[in-house]
Formats: sequence, structure tokens, C-alpha cells
Amino acid sequence: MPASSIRARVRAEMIDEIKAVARRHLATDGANLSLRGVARDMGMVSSAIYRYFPSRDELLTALIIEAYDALGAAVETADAGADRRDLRGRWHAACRAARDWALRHPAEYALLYGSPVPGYTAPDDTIGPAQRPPTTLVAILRDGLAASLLTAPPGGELPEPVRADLAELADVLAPGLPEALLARGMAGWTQLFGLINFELFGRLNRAVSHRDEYFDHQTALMADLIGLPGPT
Amino acid sequence: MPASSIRARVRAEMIDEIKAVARRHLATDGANLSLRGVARDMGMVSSAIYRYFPSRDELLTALIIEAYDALGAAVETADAGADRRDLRGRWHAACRAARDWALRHPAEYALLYGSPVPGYTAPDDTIGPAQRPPTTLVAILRDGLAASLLTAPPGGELPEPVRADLAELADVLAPGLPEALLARGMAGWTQLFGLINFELFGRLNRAVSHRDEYFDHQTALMADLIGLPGPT
DNA sequence: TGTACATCAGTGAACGCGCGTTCACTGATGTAC
DNA sequence: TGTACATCAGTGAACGCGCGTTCACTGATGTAC
Repeated sequence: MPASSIRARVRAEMIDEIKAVARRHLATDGANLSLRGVARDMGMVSSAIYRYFPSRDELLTALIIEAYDALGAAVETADAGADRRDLRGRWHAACRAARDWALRHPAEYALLYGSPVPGYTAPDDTIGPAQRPPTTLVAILRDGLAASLLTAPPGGELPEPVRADLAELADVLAPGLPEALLARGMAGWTQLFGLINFELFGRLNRAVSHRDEYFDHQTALMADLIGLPGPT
Repeated sequence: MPASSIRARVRAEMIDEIKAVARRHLATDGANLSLRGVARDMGMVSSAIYRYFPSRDELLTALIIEAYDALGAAVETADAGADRRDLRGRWHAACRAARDWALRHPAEYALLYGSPVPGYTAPDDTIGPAQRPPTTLVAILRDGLAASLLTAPPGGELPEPVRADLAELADVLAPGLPEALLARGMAGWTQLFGLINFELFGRLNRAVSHRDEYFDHQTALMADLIGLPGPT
């Protein structure tokens, strides 16, 4: 290995460490991530960070993309671990994986799905990673339809403008998926993140104590609405 | 009117004005509300604010309570304006009112339902106002049941720990409501805020352009799940 | 293999800005006799 | 009705802290001949 690539490797490790420290900071400061604070924790002077990230916002962006990818990978892996033909099992596995990831990484979750960071607008590179979780969910529906395990609801129930929007969206997320089924998939996706939001941001605090069971039951209700077959 | 109460009235007006200015600030700074910024906008020196609020956090709390009350009132008024026996109409009206309020007051909505403010914990006075929207929603279900317009799903579908949690919760939100119906009401409530979150925080940006129709349709799906009678 | 040069990481000081909160104070407004 | 006193709103300076970013710099590490 040439000396230059040692330098490159050390550099890559530094970048990773900065991101790791920054992730820890997110937990206490929320999105008010402080470059100086990160530098302090690394035992460097604050300006040294600029060797690795050109600005605070770029560091934030890197964290956001990594978080989306981690969440997306968790959801995809969970889905992949379930029997292909057990749609309900796949749905539950994917939803649980999202929730588990969020509970294990609450600050990163908040960065992705909480209030927008003031003064920060996410660049376009975040779009792809952000689409992984919903893509995985609707893939379950598409597979089910292809295997005739599932029937699409009548499309006539959709108002025309909604149908048109969903048709375009289907091209991106799940080509060929009937609009009425995509609408239900979106409902499930919305519900999933509504549930996680409420749990994580304290909305269940004096209300629901058996969180796992509650989550599973709410998820099952959505599976019913979508029409996923399987044991209730 | 005695002179003293003139002073009291002026004081009350100042408090209102401070809150109004602070609300404007929320729109740009998010929850990083700055007392000095508010004071500047009012043409006062920053320390003068302390005549009216003992600390920044108390001002935040006042804004939060007012926002919850405004949202709660909007939802209640919308529900009250619909035919008592048209459960589906009431449900839609309440949901639309919540969304409308959120779209008109995005920063305040984010304060209530977005990521927690770092370093701030909401005091107990916020609990009551925060419960108004879900209380209104489940009241629709309770009314429907009382008027035999609605039947409760079989309670056997609920895992026991969830049933117990929901039984306690029913005592607070809607005494006597069967747990399985409350579970569906909670699903609707979760969905409602999931929908608003996604719309407000940009999750629908390159995906759904007919927001009103999409929202109504998603809300209708939840009404189906709950079993609300009425025209689909 | 050894030397001259280029690259790069990290330092330390500084700029210009922001913040919440305290404190002694001035003046105006109200109250009591 | 007039005067002495108390209350209160708002001022201005200060404390002590934080932040992102720039810039000239030192030394170490790598590269080319």
C-alpha cells in the first residue's frame, strides 16, 4: 500500500469519527449542531474541522444522508428476512424495523422526520436515501399483487386529481402499482411515521405503557385496511 | 374605571403583543426563539421583557398553551358545525380543521408536534390543552355508539396489555368507549398528524400536488377503517 | 538512496455576531391621606 | 384638591457565555528526481 493511501485511510477515519461525535451531539443539542462542540470533543481546535467539512451544513447533510441510509437498510433487511409470500409478516417486520431504528437513534430520527432545521434546506442528494423506506413498503404490495396474494381496491374510489398524482408517484416508487393500492400504502407509511413520532416525542407518555404491543396492534389495523392477507 | 385597571389593561395588551411578535419569530427561527429578537421588534431593550415574562421558557410555554388551545378550538368548532348524526361529516370536518390550522400556523404547529425543543420540557399545564384534539375525535365515536350509528369492533382482537392501557386512557378521553373502538380512534388521530407532518415538513413535495384532495381521501380511508357510516 | 519540494493536518488568534439574565437607575403613573 | 409616597415600566450597561468562519502559520508526511 502506497504511503498516500495510508493518508487517505486516516483521513477517512477522521471523517467517520467526526460524524460519530456529531451524532452523539445531536442527542443533546437536537439539530443545533455545534462545530465547535464537535471539535472540542475530538480534542481539536474548531478550525481543524474545516479540513474535513467545508461548513456546518455539509456536515449536517452528511449525517442526514447516513441516517436515511441506515434506516432504509434496516427496513430493507427486515423485509428481506421474512417469507416472500407472507405479506403481513413482511409488513410487520418492515414497520418494526423502522420503529426499532428510531428508538435506538432518536436524535437522528428527529433530524429526518422532526421539524425542519431553521436556515437549513436539504440538498437533492437526500432524496434518494429518503425514498428507501416507502419504496420497501410499497414493494410488499407490488409483490403481493404479482403473486395474486392481494387484490387492488377499485380505482373508482379515488378522486381524479389524486389518481393522477399517485400514478406519477407509482412510476417512481413502484411502477405498475394500481393507484388505489398505492393510496393505501401511503396511508400505511404515514401511519407508521405518525406512530413513531407520537411515541418518540412523548405523545403516548401518560397514555400507553405497553408500547411494543400497541405498535404491533396499530400496525395490524393498517394491514387490515390495506387488505394484507394472513392471520390477524 | 379606576386608574389601576388601566395600567392592568395596558399590561395585558403588552403581554399579548409580546406573544404576537414571538409567534412571528417562530416562523423564521423555529423553536430557537430569541428574547432579544422579540424585544428588538417591539422597540424595547431586551431586559424590559422580564417585566412580563420571568424567562424565555415561560414565554415558550405561554405560546405552546395558546397554540394548543387555538388548535383545539378550531377542531371543536368544526365538529360542532356538522350535523350531530353525520359521523363521517363530523370526522372530516374535525380533521380538515386541524390541517387548516396547521397550514395557517406552520411554525406553531411545529412547536407542538415537531421535534422536542432542546433543553425545554413542557410543564404540566400543557397537558390539558394538548388533549383537546384527540378528545374531540373520540367524542365523535362515543356519540355514534350512543346513537347506535356505529358498532364497536370485537374487543377480542386486542392483546390484553393494549386493552388495559386503552381502558385507562378511555377513562380520561371518553369514559365508556370500548377499547377496540378507541384503538381505531387513536389510529385516526395518529394518521391525522402523520398526514399533517408529512405535508408540512415537505415529505409530499415532489410526490403529491393536489394536497386537499389527497388529504380528504386519506382521511376517508381512516373513516372506513373506523367503520364510520356515510357516503364514501 | 538521498535530497528538494509540495501537500496536507492541525494550531491559535481574531472577527463579528448572537444569546439569556442581572442590576442599579430614571421617570412616569397611580394611591393614600 | 394637593401633596408625599409607593409602584411599576423601561433603560443601559455589563457578565459570561456561545457560535461559524477566516487566515497566516508551523510541522509533519508524502512525492519526484
